[in-house]
Amino acid sequence: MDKKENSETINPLIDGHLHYLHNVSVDNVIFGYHEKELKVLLQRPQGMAKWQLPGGYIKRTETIGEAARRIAEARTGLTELYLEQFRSFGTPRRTEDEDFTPELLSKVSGFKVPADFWMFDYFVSVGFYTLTEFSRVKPNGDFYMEECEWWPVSELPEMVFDHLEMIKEALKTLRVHIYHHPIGYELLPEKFTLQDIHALYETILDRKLDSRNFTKKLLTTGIIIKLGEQKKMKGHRYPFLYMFDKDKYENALKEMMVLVV
Amino acid sequence: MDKKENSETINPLIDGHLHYLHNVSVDNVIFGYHEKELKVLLQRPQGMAKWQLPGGYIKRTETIGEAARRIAEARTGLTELYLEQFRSFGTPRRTEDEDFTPELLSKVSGFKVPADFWMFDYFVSVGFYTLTEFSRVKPNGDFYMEECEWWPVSELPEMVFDHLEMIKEALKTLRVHIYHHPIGYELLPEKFTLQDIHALYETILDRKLDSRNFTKKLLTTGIIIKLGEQKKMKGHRYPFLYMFDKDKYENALKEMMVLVV
DNA sequence: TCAATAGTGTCTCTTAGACAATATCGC
DNA sequence: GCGATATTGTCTAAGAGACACTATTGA
Repeated sequence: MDKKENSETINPLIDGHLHYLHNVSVDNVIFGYHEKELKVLLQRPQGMAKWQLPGGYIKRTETIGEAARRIAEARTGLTELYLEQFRSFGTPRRTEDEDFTPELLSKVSGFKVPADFWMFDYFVSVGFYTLTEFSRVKPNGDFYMEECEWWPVSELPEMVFDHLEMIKEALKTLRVHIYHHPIGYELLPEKFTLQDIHALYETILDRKLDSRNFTKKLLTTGIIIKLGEQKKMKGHRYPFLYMFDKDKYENALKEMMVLVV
Repeated sequence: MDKKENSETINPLIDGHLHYLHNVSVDNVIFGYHEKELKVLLQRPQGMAKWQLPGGYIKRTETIGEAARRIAEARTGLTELYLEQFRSFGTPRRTEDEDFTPELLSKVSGFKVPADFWMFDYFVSVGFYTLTEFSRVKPNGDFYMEECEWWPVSELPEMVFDHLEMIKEALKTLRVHIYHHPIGYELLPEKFTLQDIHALYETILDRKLDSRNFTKKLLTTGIIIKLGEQKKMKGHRYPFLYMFDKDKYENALKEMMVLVV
């Protein structure tokens, strides 16, 4: 446990209102990719039927980005996540939900939670998204979380509040993003095959990409470099390994280059 | 005064804490364009030397978008503004400023403002931007505003808090935006000349665009349509008038078309 | 006819996008 | 040799981008 974990001595139900900002929170859409599957990390609190995004409150001493990171790290165990803010959500009754009531909270926590408890107030939520290899992640719940799991983006469970809309919005942002940023850089191993990166893009964009044109584009822009090595596999020809060219990729960002067609 | 103006019976210094959300606010970057000039609408509160963005608090009964619109309408008098959220800003000490203190607020307002007044708390601000014809706008201040004026984006005055960063960020978003949205639609008169739209794009992007290629692109994509009419002007050939093709333009949005090169 | 601005056409070069045959591996 | 997957080249059409001359108007 590092120093950040001191924060966990705050019990939101007892002294949360003193340490956290009111009326504003963060929610993370944590995308996980692994072998042609795109998933989202969701949690289900004790006593609730619906799932939710890993989100939380902002401490008075931290930035919104730090809050998002703290929460994302707690759920994934990963410290190198690249979080990107995508939008804020603010509608007066957005957090009213039959699955989020004083009665339920009281029952689960053992504390007497009043109806006008600060948590039931109007909260504006700042949305962040990130993308990681989901095989590296062991989803961590906490005391209040009954489950914490990866869900395929194509088969999401029923969600509380406006969290489904948030996921859709984050996915839209990710898909626009992928045209201008070498997403794979954060996601693929240092050395990867053409099939790896090809499958990644096809999965995220949810459409077929011609492998000849895709390869051609990545190579002529110089974003990736072919290495001498090949990956040993069984039963067929060995694929070559590639890596990103960091300089070219920084440049691509600046010039608003379109990376995939 | 329409019904919305009832809200103005809230005096932020007296009962603001009851009607507004705490720890979260909105700020608007209102861009104004007119004859090759791009400006931003700024205000300077009484007793302060620095300028600020027209921003404010969010009522418990409105969405963040409605709050942004209410504030933008109050300053511009325009009701048809298209506001776009671009980013939220949240850093613990972002609103600490020598120009924003209890003493100063007390002096200006005549109320005794305590040091721990809610307004001095950590506020996360949701940033919106919009773009309008600035000749249509008569900047309106209010009781607390000593000045409310248009400033050229290239010569901004000293600004309070992180508002300069917000403007830069909004401008960056606008410039990316202009590649994928027919910005002029919100901004130019229904019928306009090629020079009008050409100058608009050059001004916003702050660079020269070859008029032949620019015209060609707009016409071959079909985004704009040439009308039979010409605009009567003195001393030289009459320019033709054009208008946007709404269908083509909706399509351009969907297909992520690049509108200007 | 002059001053001022409007309006256009051509050429080159790059690249998007469609398309399928050949090469290597283990067995 | 077979099954499986990897790798790669060509063609066409569209468009980006460079470039400068002619047309209209009022005075």
